[in-house]
Amino acid sequence: MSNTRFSTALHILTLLADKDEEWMRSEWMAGSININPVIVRKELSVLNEAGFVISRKGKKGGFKLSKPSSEITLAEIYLTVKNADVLGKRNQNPNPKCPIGKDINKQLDHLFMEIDHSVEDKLKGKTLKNFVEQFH
Amino acid sequence: MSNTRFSTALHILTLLADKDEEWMRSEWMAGSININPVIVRKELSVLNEAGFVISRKGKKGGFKLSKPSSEITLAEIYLTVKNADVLGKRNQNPNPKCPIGKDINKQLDHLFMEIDHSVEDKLKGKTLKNFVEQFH
DNA sequence: CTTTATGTAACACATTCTATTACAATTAAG
DNA sequence: CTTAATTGTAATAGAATGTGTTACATAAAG
Repeated sequence: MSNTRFSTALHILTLLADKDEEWMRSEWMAGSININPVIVRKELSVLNEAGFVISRKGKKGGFKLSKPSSEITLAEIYLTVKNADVLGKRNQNPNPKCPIGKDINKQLDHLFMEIDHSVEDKLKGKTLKNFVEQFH
Repeated sequence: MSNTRFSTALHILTLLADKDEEWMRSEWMAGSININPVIVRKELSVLNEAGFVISRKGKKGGFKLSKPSSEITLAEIYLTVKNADVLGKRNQNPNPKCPIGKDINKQLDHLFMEIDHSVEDKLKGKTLKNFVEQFH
């Protein structure tokens, strides 16, 4: 991952978890993260589809968590924004006539999957609530 | 990581470990990976600086491992090509006037480091030799 | 001295990421 | 029922990163 999506999503959810009950505006969150509001809304749209937040349109609109922060793990957040494996991409067309090239991607798949799962397991042990508590 | 550097480096080192003793040409390796030879040489240059390979110039030149494949761990390879944290980048200027924005990057640093270390630990348990053996 | 390699700079092209503009749709409130 | 405030999203631009290519200097073999 060489993007900021996990950091942004976690920042958003931390703000929502911290200010429970109230509807929070994307513009406000953008001010806290210091990025463009449209990017925040795009990520909120993804977080909404993933079931973490609910939104309300129009005046007095905004966003809230859809469930307690204790029921959201960092693993779930990671998986919704993840778009690359930990060890990166494979080369697309290794040479099938080479004994190594022939099998390399099968072996890499195996390795990459094992590493990805270990990261997910580690993140499963951490809830959004745990993370937010560190700020107090 | 959304690049192919780890895959490329591991492919290169696997070829060298598999065909021990002989000097292998970058052009040949490029043929196995099916990428441009210059990219292979650039990566070999990095692997050379990191102490994994030695090179010989001129006619009959090429590359060899500088030490037994049993003495190279996937963790070491990962660390030499890694250029981003597992969980990605942080946002650069979160708002210091916001209680969350103020501390978010310190908390993220903590989390990101923990996750990165867990990946490295997992990779420390795997040698290049182990990896290459899977092809036979 | 010719051939075959590595080493690397410079540039070109491709992909991915982030920011911005614009505006439709929705809701609250006077 | 009109206005202001807000989400939702498309379209585009701009920035950053990643990959490929050309060119050529340097080195070694024979």
